[in-house]
Amino acid sequence: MKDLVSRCPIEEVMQVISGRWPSLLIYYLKQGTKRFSDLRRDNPTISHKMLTLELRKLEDAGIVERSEFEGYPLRVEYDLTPAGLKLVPLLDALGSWWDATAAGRSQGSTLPVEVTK
Amino acid sequence: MKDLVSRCPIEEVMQVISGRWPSLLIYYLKQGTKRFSDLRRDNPTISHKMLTLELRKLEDAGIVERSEFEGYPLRVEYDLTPAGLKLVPLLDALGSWWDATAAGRSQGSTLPVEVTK
DNA sequence: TCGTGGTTACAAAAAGGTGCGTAATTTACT
DNA sequence: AGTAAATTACGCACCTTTTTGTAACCACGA
Repeated sequence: MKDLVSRCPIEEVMQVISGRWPSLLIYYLKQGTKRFSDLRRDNPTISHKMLTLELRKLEDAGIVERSEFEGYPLRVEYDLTPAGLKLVPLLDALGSWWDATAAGRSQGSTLPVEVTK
Repeated sequence: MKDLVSRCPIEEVMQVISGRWPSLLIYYLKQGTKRFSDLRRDNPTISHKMLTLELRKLEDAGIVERSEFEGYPLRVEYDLTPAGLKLVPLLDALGSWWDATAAGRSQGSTLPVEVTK
């Protein structure tokens, strides 16, 4: 994995929230504190490996906070940080944008736009 | 290549704007009309193949419009659609969010914040 | 021959899945 | 009482799948 640190903040956010899982995990975490096994139940198709990797990434990005409690069975809780909470409406805005532009996209095939000079 | 069409709009947008290139391409396209070769110059590290694939994806998503002009050396122009233009401020907001939360992130492991004697 | 905007086939790289091991304690069974 | 199994949140090794890069090819006309 290349830690290509770009000068562009948008590129950097994208490195974190890109992919299938981040938005889903944020979605479930905004419902409140979740444990590892909760998140696996919320999203049955993620593997435990992926879940740990993604959570670690979100943690490093300051979106998610991980709290480990002593004792056995080991208990770990995940929450959105204040920064993570502020991210939520931005993702929602993307979702709304997608819905709002659905009309232009709904009918699959390309319309014959022949722009001739 | 599973076209796992989800019920969640955020998941769907993410399938389109995720990855290294979409945000960059949108960034350059918001500067105005670009040709294929312009975009390759703007972003020298994208491969020929990736550029065509990503442009196609953005086109299918209704973010980018492709205009083909007949003639000599074939000329093709790319522009943001109105929907694509509306997406720009949302991406910018993500960038601002990233910058605003920069403080909470560890900036560089080289910083010896707490030295234990 | 070069440059344009593509496509295709093959190879390399990255991402992701599977299953095993780990901890200390409780419960379940013999 | 002794043993076994389950529990939680992972790490690690191995293997498969997906993505991306590389290079070659195509068409056309200057």
